[in-house]
Amino acid sequence: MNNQNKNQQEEELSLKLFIVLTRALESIKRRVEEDIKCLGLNPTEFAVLELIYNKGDQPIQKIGQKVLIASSSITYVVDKLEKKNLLKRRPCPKDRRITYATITTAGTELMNDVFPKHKSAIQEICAGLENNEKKLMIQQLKKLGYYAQGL
Amino acid sequence: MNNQNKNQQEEELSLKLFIVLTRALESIKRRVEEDIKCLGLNPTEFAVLELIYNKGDQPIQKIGQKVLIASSSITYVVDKLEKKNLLKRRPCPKDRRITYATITTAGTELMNDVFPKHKSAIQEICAGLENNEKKLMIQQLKKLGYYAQGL
DNA sequence: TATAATTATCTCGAATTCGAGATAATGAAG
DNA sequence: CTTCATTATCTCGAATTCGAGATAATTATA
Repeated sequence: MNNQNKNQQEEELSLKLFIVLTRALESIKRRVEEDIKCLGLNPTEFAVLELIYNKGDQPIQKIGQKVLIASSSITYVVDKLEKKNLLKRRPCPKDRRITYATITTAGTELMNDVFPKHKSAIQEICAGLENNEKKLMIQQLKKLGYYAQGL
Repeated sequence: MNNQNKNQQEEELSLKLFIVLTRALESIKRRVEEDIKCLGLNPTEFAVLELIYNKGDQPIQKIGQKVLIASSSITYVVDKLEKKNLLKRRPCPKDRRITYATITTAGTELMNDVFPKHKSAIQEICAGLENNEKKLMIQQLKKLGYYAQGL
């Protein structure tokens, strides 16, 4: 096989990887979404609430960094969660530019009930692989992701 | 280690897999999007055009199945590509419910120019892994994805 | 101190996607 | 042939996300 053909095959392989990656995550996401939907939350709202539940109060700006959405979107999501009484805004006394998002009692109670179930749902959704296969995939995905990120 | 702790660890592993998978694909998608943006196309438009370019004319309904978007979204995307003169609608003579999306000369010329570059861009983006690592990951992702899909 | 640059949040309009339902054509069953 | 179910496309309104830019507070610099 000459170099050109070899290169073409490699390109096909990468393209296939990209497609399979996209499809696999789509399937998983769909299941996770189903798991969350009954709470009246979408994945973004859940992610924000989970962040505050697990990591404590967060400046609104930090939320966007960790959940990877734009600042204008964060405002929107926090608004929604605030309307649902699951979190509230609390101004920072030391820096008046900053607003913290703080989980409410209702939010904590909801997550106490729901988060364990959520984890076990993801466990079931990902049961197509053995534990050691998952560990390897995590490692490889990190390699792949960090490389792409660093470009 | 007792059974409960073991189970907790497994759940953490699945959760981590889900997060790493999401992040890796985000990084890759961002790069791919950059590659396409200069054409004035978003990823969905590109996917639809690519489908018709590589697989020939498609009933509009089939496009939605393959690119995984809702029928109402397909109408919107095809409208946009038609306005850009990259494809056009052609009624099916045998079944008057069906409309084919057909690539135009301009669309073909664009893809002739761009598609090879696109593949090589993805090759570069995915260069964090060796070929045999990619092959393994494809295989494992399929296992994971099919399982989740079948739930 | 005054000025400039940076940071955090928000507003607004646009783009994209979806779901529900409308319309029209086809196929199946009696 | 009529009626009913199915299929393909489209319309419409709502939800979500983004980017550009506004506002206000803070920090750095001359």
